[in-house]
Amino acid sequence: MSSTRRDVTIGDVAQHAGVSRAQTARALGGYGAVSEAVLSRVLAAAEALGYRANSLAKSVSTGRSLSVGVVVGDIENPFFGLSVRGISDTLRSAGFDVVLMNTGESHDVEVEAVCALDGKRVDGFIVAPALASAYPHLEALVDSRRPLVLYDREVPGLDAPSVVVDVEAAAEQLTRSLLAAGHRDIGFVSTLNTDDPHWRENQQVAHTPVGRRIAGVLRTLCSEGVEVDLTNIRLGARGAEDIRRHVRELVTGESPVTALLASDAVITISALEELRSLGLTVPAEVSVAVFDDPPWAGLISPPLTVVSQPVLDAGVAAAQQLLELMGAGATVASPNLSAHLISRGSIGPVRDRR
Amino acid sequence: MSSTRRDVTIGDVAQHAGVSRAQTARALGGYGAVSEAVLSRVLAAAEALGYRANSLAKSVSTGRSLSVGVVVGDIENPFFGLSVRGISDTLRSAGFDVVLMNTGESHDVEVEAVCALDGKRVDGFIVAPALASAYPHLEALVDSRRPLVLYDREVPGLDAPSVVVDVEAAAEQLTRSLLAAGHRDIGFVSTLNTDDPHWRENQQVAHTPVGRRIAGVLRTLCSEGVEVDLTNIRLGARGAEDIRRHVRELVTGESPVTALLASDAVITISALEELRSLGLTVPAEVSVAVFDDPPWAGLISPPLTVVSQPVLDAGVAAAQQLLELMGAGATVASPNLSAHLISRGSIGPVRDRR
DNA sequence: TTGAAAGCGCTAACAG
DNA sequence: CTGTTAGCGCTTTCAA
Repeated sequence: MSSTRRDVTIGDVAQHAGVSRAQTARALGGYGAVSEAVLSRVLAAAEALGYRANSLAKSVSTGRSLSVGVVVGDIENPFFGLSVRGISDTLRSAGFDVVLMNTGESHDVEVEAVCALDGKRVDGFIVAPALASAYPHLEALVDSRRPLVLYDREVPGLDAPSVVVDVEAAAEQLTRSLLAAGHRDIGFVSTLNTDDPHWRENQQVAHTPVGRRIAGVLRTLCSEGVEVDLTNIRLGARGAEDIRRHVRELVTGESPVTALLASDAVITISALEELRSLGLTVPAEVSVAVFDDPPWAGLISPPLTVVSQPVLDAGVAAAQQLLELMGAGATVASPNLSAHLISRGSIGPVRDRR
Repeated sequence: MSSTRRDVTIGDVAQHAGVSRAQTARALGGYGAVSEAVLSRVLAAAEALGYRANSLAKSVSTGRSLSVGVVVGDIENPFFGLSVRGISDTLRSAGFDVVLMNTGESHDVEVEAVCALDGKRVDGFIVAPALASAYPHLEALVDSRRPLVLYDREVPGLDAPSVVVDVEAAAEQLTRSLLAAGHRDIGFVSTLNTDDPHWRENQQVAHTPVGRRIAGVLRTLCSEGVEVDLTNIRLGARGAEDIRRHVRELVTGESPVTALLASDAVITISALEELRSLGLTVPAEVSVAVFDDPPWAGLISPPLTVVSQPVLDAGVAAAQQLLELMGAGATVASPNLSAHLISRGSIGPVRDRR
């Protein structure tokens, strides 16, 4: 219908309503003092012309965008899916939009993403960093006083709050139940990104969620005097095929493990597939446990013993932390986010299978 | 360090470099013609002052934001998680950012989301609408010539391309295998939102993905002369408890169904839980099939027979369609997105269980 | 309550 | 290659 390409602007509405631009802006924006008469005239004019507010221009002018940037590693992982829902719902009801960026766990993409969000002048950031040791892009945010909350990972040396689930107690409990079942050779598989150039220079596993899971296990083993074979800890698995290879090596090597710990639900799937194709039954021949509680964990046979994390709560907590940092939410006591063990049926007594 | 709150602007950099603002903008923006000397001076100045480009201002000026809005119903559903990855990766490599909004399948939130994105002047939209019959917000986009691609749902009467997986052939195949196993009483459970006020006024099930799934099944049953009890088709299940209730009613009613079709993976979980707590075994007492192939489908026992959809490809296709609409990508033939049946083990012969 | 005018940070003619 | 001068659409003093 309309032949011109240009947007309908506040000026157009003002003209149509026979009021000044300033007054029109006040009416449309719901601020300042506007008389009933003018208000209705402006609203009618806006409606008639099909006016659509331009929040970019508004942000340029006010310096606030009312949106926050969220950077996650892997949006197809249900862990992040659920986290994002918690974050997103919480921020939306506080009046903020969420700009989500997915990095595929690539550090370079993450740097780009943070930069793009910064360019968009988001009012705050929630980032789940791929690497704990390479953070100049995050430091830049902190230095320029942009609100930043770290999610699911800590970055030592960076002055920003981080929301992580406390998993050590549950990990200890899990380990004790493995020990009680007679397990001494325990394998661990994760997809922690160790290929990245930064990793080689500065190995900081301790502050990753994976690291905390391992720590909980190792500490318990150690305190019980069980010697740990470090080759049974596989950190850098890349993709389904690689996970399966690691699992195969762990359960069929010289001194095979009798129990397998998977770092998350995605890994578990490949691991169970590999065990099945090797003809090994769970838990008769190999015990299995996971550091996540996917909804299907109880449906497989045997039902999976898991360390369950309050994922949605963690997302909500991160959003609340950020709101507080942005001065847009009540001060919230950081909630007690701790995981707990759910024993189902995938851990059984050790049985020699040779 | 810096005492002022104001951002470093192109003007500041220009002054520091001793060049005009226009020239500085060209150097920083990588457009126009700039001499080596000026370029390096400007870059150095920008670095020294900690200049960070403001893409909002740029967008206001140019009228393009280089970002697209994506609206999905339920980001924690792995179906959308995977879709979003396909969309996101494809758009990113074409130079566009993705602004993701999650609606929780609420129509009102969807309207708000589209509006917010429109305010941000995104260059295009990918929307998975909650309702097919209430679309003034989408029509407004089309009318003002904003590129829009519908995802996973069609909206009859709306002039916008939509990317949907063709599921009918696979549904027919599935139905035939049920018939071959002797099933005549088949139940169907979905979470299609029928509570929405708009739904009651104008029931448009045919163009939802759920509708197409049912259609494929019903058509086949019909052509084989099997009579269909419409009370066995449960559309509006809300939440896990409600799904379980529907399942219970279907399998324990007067004339119980012998086969259960779940509309997606999330529903399947609740359905299987309910069957288990009823003590019914699959497929001996009830056969089960799903219109999705979650990664754990092969791990449960019995392994699930599914209609598998090319989810990632669908996401990629939607992004490509949008790029084409925005004039930012090669013309792409709309790919053949069709689902296929994977027979595992959850369909068995009918056996009277009374 | 209203309006004029100056700004927000950046781009885009148009001369030189 | 470079600078000047207008914009982009909206907000925000400051007087009236």
